[in-house]
Amino acid sequence: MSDFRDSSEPGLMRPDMPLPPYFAGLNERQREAVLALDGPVLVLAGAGTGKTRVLTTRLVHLLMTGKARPGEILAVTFTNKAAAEMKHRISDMIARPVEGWWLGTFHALAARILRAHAELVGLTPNFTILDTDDQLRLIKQLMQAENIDSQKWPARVILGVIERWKDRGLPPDKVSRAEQAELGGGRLLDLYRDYQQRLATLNACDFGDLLLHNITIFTAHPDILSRYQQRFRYMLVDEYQDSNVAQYLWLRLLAQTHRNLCVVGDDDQSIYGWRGAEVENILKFEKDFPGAKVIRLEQNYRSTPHILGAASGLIAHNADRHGKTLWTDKDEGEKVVVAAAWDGTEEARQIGEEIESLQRRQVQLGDIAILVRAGFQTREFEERFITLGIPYRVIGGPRFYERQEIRDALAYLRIINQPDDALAFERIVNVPRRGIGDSTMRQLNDLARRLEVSLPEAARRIVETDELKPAARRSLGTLMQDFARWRSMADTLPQGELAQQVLDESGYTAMWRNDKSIEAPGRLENLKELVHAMEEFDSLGGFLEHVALVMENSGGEPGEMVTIMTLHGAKGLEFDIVFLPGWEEGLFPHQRSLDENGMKGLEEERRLAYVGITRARRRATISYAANRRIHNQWQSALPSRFLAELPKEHLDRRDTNLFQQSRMNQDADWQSGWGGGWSGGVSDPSGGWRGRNAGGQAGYGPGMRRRERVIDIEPDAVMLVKRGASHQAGDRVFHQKFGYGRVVSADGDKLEIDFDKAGLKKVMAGFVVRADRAS
DNA sequence: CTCCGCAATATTTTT
DNA sequence: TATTGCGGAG
Repeated sequence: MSDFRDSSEPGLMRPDMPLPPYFAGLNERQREAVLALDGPVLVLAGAGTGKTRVLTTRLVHLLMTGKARPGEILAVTFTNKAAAEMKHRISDMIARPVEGWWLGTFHALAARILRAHAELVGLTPNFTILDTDDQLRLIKQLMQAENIDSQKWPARVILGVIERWKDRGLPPDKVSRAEQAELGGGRLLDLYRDYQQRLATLNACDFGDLLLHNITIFTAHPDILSRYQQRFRYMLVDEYQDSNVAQYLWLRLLAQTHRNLCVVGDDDQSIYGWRGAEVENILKFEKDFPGAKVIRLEQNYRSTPHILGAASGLIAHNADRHGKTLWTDKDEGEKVVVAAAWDGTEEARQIGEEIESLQRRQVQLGDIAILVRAGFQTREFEERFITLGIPYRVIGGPRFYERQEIRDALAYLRIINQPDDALAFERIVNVPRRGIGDSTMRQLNDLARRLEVSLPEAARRIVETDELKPAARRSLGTLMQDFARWRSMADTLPQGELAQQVLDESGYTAMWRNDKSIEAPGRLENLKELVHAMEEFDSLGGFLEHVALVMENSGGEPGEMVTIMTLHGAKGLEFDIVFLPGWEEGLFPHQRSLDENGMKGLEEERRLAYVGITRARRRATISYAANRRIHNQWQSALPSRFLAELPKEHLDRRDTNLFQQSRMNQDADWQSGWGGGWSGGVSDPSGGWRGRNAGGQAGYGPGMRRRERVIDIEPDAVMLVKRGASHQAGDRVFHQKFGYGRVVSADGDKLEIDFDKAGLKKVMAGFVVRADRAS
């Protein structure tokens, strides 16, 4: 069997031979997915079905059977993390480093190809890859030049539209006039054209261009395309549901010759439509690649039947899907808990208490996650956890290389690497303050345009003249000399030392050292880390490419803390215990998603909910709050429609007291206000909770457009719920943690209960049910 | 050129 | 509530 390690001898695998050892532990479907090497293959891999294992085994199998050498396999992922993980697993399996592979993200692979043929699209091989800051700055400049109101059309929005075009593989001349609509006063297309023009003169491109330029080159130069087509005998794509049209076109071009394209993904987990991903890619794969073999991985190794049942029932409400039936041989487990709270603060309190109780039951904090829809939700949990002393970590926020100080430092390095990098120059020419402001820059820009040279080149020339005021001239002159000097050291000095010297001599380090804000020390720390990271690279160019495309968040070890993050961030992860707070209309599904994308938006939100539930191995707790403060405005909230879509046999509803109260308060007046949406009737506990918002405005319906949804709570609305607190002194109640007890006093939702076993406790009404209904 | 104060605005995020 | 961007004053 050890012979399978030898990839240099093709034909080792024969049909009659037993499967090599790396097949051990794979189920029937997984084996099938590994064995189907030739021709187009679509692997529909549901959540937790061992996708990565299949992927890596498949790659190893290709090698071991001698069907392809490492350099002949193209393996594409979406994130660097996924690429690293795959490399790691493969090298473990083949017991040697993963070298010479074409394994990486779409962008990294496309960049590699583009560097080899840059001149064909008017770039040089050392072109710069812009970050978002650069892009925005550029757009703003162009808008100013075109006199487009940047108040009415924020540069972010403009850039967004351009990026979506690029995601669809559309260069400016392929965008129809009609598509730009009124955007940017109807001049957006011109702006796009200008933008591309500017990028070319800057010898730069953005992320979208990496793919777009590839496609341009492939289309215009069949000989080059053919070379890559020949080379990549086998292609593999992970998370195919996240691919956009440009990526699809790129793949299709490359796969044309051998047609050995295997895509792996889950249409139910497509949650990035808003940044250009097309679920359609995975939905129409069989049409695009006739004869494609479709393999479904449906055995789930992660979650309990109740969790899977709840998730499956929910996602069944989506129309366009391949459809899968996830199953598991695990024991039933706990039902998915649904809880309610009066407001977001109480929700955080409840979850905090629950976590403390789990902690007492020896659950590791690292096995617990709170998955939120939007970033602002993390705050309430953080505050609560700080007071409770629960260790936590928030995943997300700005990444290392997106931090201001890192971008500044990189800008210095970029100019050294590429003397004409105008965007980098602009970024730091006056950072730290050098007395080079708007008027000086205007002069520089004028000169650059007149002489048709780059901005830095204009700077180099203007300091030789008397055009600038003496102060500015001296200051700029020194800077330009410094650049030249640093550049001359670049070849001899190790990267790290060079960076350190640049930062010190430019006054950048000093700038932060003199800054007395609380972030300053952290920023200096980050700069140190950057310098340190550079030491591993042998060329400045190599390092900059790494930063632009591959650099990972230097996230610390998980450790023993609760993880708080967005649902998007949680894709691909799993936890024993998952809390899913904020399941309220408007927040989840997010109103904006509904407003902007209607039914499609709703379905994507539903997939997001599906992703959330399926992250849980043992327990999932969904909760909602009746009121939430968003941007300092109180909004009354209705429970998310998704709650009503969860099959009740998989639920443990502990929000019934709220339901009850709404029933107590129902009357014809506010029932009439808002119909459709709920499947169940008001009196059906599984149908969800009906309520009304205080203004008496309509709720929602599938086709609802934006209406009044920010409604100030009025006193009677408060009363509506308070009055409804269904527990009063004397009630017999049951509590999941404390067991049976009798209510001593009730103050709204806060109950004091004398438990038979646990004694006197203060608990939230949302956590207890009437004892007579408990069993 | 820099600084200060007012005003608008606020999902999701990878490369 | 917190941040950020822009315009005016010094």
